[in-house]
Amino acid sequence: MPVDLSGDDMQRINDLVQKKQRVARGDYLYRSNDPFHSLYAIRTGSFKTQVLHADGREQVTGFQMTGEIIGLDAISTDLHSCDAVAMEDSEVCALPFNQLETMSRELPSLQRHLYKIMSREIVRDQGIMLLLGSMRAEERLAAFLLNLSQRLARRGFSATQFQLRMSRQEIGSYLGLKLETVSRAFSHFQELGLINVKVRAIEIIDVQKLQAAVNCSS
Amino acid sequence: MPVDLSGDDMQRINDLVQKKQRVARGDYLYRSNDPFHSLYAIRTGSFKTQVLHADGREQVTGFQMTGEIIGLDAISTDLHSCDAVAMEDSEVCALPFNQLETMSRELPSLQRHLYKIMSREIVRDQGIMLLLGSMRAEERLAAFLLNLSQRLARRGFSATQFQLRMSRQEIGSYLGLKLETVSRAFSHFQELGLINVKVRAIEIIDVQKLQAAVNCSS
DNA sequence: CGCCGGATTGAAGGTACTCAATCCGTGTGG
DNA sequence: CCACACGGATTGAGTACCTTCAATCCGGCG
Repeated sequence: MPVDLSGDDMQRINDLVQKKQRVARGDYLYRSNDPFHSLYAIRTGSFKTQVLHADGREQVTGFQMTGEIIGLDAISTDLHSCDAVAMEDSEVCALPFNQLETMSRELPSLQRHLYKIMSREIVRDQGIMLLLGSMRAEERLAAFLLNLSQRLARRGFSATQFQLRMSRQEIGSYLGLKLETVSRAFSHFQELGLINVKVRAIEIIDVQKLQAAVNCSS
Repeated sequence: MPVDLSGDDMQRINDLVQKKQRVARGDYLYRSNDPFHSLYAIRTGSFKTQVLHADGREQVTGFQMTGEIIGLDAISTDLHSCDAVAMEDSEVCALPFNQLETMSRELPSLQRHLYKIMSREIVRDQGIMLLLGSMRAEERLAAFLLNLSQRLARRGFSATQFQLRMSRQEIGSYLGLKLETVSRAFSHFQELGLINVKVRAIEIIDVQKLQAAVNCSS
């Protein structure tokens, strides 16, 4: 997952920040092939990133929330390789990358932080590959819900009650499933008493069993 | 894909290299949870990287060949997050990461190179997510073969004739398919006259149609 | 109130999986 | 040198899971 900033580094990055930037729900922060200038720290709100295939198919590659950094994919070619779309009205800080590069030579902790953030993104992606490559539908959804829960908890929100910012369609795209399959999996988990679902309002009732469902969706 | 080294940076990294290290076919270069010291540049041979799930399922996350760098995932936690296994007798150079970090403060080009390598790995992973999340079996295999072909060509090998280093099982794991499905897809491509397959010896006959198969496996 | 988009639910169909038999190439032992 | 055993690959038949197509529901908004 694009990674939380904290402590000293965050302070220093704050100094670097030029302007806070608003992005309305549905707007693109950047698009695939846009020229690369900055990474973005999400201050409030949330985004999805997606890649588009030649024939129009799209794949959501991640959901990002407050405190996470997006845009790392663009460093390699100086072009963004995916779209970033705000899932709600959001605020970001642009972090001009060439300034980050310069600063990171003088601030070893910043340099290390950047390496770690990028590495964590790689590890996150490995996890998604595992999910997409070897889990069944309900296992994927369970893993998704638990991941969301953990990230919200780390931010001080409830780990058991939250509002989904994304549609069934978007969840499906992220999990490699069709929206109907996602919907059915939600309904099934509710039948089993693992969660309460009221459209986008989720309550996790039995974390244990949900974790068990990741390993073997029975 | 872990990215090719070239030019100046490779020179400088060469100076840093302590020792060439041999890894026999089937041996682990590192395992998940091993402590992290070094990145590895593959000098000869090829590797697969895989993550293991609690319940024993495994997912191949990549096939790496000469000139590519592996181990980037370990930076985030100082523990390797996957296994790296030699697919043939291979040689690697260990690149102690703390030395890389230090050097990269003095050599902006090295620093930039490291950022780019990591970013390219992130982009590569996005591509695999797209593949796993939204392609059918034969589309995945076609994409796999074309990717392999390109990478071999860039290294000066034939783009149309090559030996697979990995089993059907491993290809299947990488592509999120069962080995039988991989085998059937190979056979079907041969029937269609797109490729010649003799077990692990591959000849690509019609690149165009193979590319078309990525978009719409007919 | 009635429309609209997103979500749910049902039924039918298809793709990939599972299980199983066979093939084939390589390496080993008689 | 040939026979056989072994592992990986191929092929077939039946099945399961997810998708597709379609109808319905539900909440928000004009």
